[in-house]
Amino acid sequence: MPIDAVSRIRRFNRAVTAEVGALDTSFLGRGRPLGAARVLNAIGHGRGEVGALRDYLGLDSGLMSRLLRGLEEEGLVVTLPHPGDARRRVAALTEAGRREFAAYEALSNAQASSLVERFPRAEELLRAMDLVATALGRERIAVEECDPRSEAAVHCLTEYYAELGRRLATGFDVALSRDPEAADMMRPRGAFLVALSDGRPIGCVGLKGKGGERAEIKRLWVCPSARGLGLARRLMKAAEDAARNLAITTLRLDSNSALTEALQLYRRTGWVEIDRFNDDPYPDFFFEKRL
Amino acid sequence: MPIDAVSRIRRFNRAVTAEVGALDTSFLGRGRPLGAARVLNAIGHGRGEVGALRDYLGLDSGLMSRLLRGLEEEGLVVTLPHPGDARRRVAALTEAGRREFAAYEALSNAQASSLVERFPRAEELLRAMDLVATALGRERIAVEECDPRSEAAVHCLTEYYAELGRRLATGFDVALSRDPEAADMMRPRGAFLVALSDGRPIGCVGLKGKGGERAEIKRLWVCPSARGLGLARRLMKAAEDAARNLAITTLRLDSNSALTEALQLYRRTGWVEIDRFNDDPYPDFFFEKRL
DNA sequence: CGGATTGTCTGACTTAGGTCAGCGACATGC
DNA sequence: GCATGTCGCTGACCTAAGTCAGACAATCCG
Repeated sequence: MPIDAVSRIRRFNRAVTAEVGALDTSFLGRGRPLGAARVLNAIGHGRGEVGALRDYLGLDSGLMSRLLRGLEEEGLVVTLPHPGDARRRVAALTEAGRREFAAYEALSNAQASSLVERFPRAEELLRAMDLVATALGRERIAVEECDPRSEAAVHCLTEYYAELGRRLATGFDVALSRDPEAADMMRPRGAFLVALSDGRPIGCVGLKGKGGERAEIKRLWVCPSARGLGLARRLMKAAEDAARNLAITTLRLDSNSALTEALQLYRRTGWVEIDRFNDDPYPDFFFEKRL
Repeated sequence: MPIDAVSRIRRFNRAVTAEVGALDTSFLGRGRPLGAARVLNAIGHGRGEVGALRDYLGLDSGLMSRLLRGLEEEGLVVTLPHPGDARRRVAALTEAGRREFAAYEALSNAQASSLVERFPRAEELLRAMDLVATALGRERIAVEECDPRSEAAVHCLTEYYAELGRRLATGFDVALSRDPEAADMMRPRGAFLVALSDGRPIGCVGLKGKGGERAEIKRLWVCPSARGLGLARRLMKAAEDAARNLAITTLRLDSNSALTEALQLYRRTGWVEIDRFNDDPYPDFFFEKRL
């Protein structure tokens, strides 16, 4: 490791520590200790169960309990017994709690906005931040099954189509491609998987089934800032696992010779080239894999 | 501000908070509270005077004193009276303190290395981190008045002349240009301003006066890595403020048509083109601004 | 010289954050 | 139905961090 790289990273650390510190102190601006503010925000972001809260925030159960009690006394939170297990408790925001949460969200958003607004090369900066966040959050990328019509999935698909348009010599027209029914990419026929880094969708893949033993892999996409991290491979593996889980034995996919990284990945992970199996105008490579 | 940009920044914040947290706890790995570790590191980085330490770390004088006492008891630090002013004290590392400081440095470096090593696209990541650090550190760029013969000023001027040499079709020969006397760019006749990022000079501008109501702007330069951040504009504004402060009412400057960004800046900030007012061989554009 | 100011230190106090043992209510497996 | 484990809560306790008033010595300025 060249010493120069170390000094660059340490400069980054210093810059970022100052910025994060500023965010923390802005949270303190609402007259509540940071711990309580973090709990309030976690609940606002949908983490209701006390156990889940503890894990997420890395707090001791006693401390967690006290913080919740404090928020309850402020009238921001109520805790109710868990419907299925009366030992557990679930915290929820009251009306006042929702207002307070919204105020914190507004603070966060304003801080984020001001950062970009006061920097002239905003898009460049955002791309750099994406890359750094992905690199730092690499161990925390989650692959999850979701509805292909969900917001996260639609985001990925939009990016995917846009990229095809740029990369295929012929351009790409969504209307001309066989757009699978959402139901074909959901249980029980198939599945749709997104990769989430801290909740932000950064990749996807679809498993399109018809109910039989054969299914197709569709819409494999990884966002540019997350490439080179083995995420495509991980998504493909997750899709294969989902296929096995659905008792599917043969997978197929079509692709285009312009997508060289994808073709390389398929060849390296046990896919074999086969004859054309559809008359879609865009693909010119066809693969199969037996599970 | 599109909501998407906000979510990207907030994702970055979360990723970086986790990483910074990991850095903090690694500092705790040496059995010393974070505050004491920070003081030790600041001293190791050459900040000896107690007052300077307090400012840098943002600590109360009582707390600072106690932390120093603790480090003294551990045998890592000695504090001596300041040679010129016996009220002040200067802290220095003992041999054991230097060893401990080296251990902290090694931890920081290892953490930085591991980040890059576990990410396949290292150079790209480093560039992204540089950009983010520059963007975040923008507010911490200080514009200060200094002697035009000081080290920082000379560094900037050397870079400035080198760049003129590259950009002017005719080349540039320092000897042929009217090199103003240092005294013309110092109080009470004028001023010389440098921009410092983390103590490193990254830009400059000179205000050259003769004692009357008219002065000239000279030597506006911004280092390439800091361009696009509005630093030139900020330097010019600081120079104008200094001029007003010196009761100067009319500013002039000469420039060259090869320096397009500079010409654009002048036109946008209230400068008007005037006739040639000197016979210097390099400039071919002349501007004036009334304050 | 004498009063004001500066720089540091000390003691008393507060708050935030965190740990730990044990309790009571509930759940689970045999 | 009982032993065992799980979940959250409580009280007692601890450390780190920070605040504040005042003490004390050195310095500065008129």
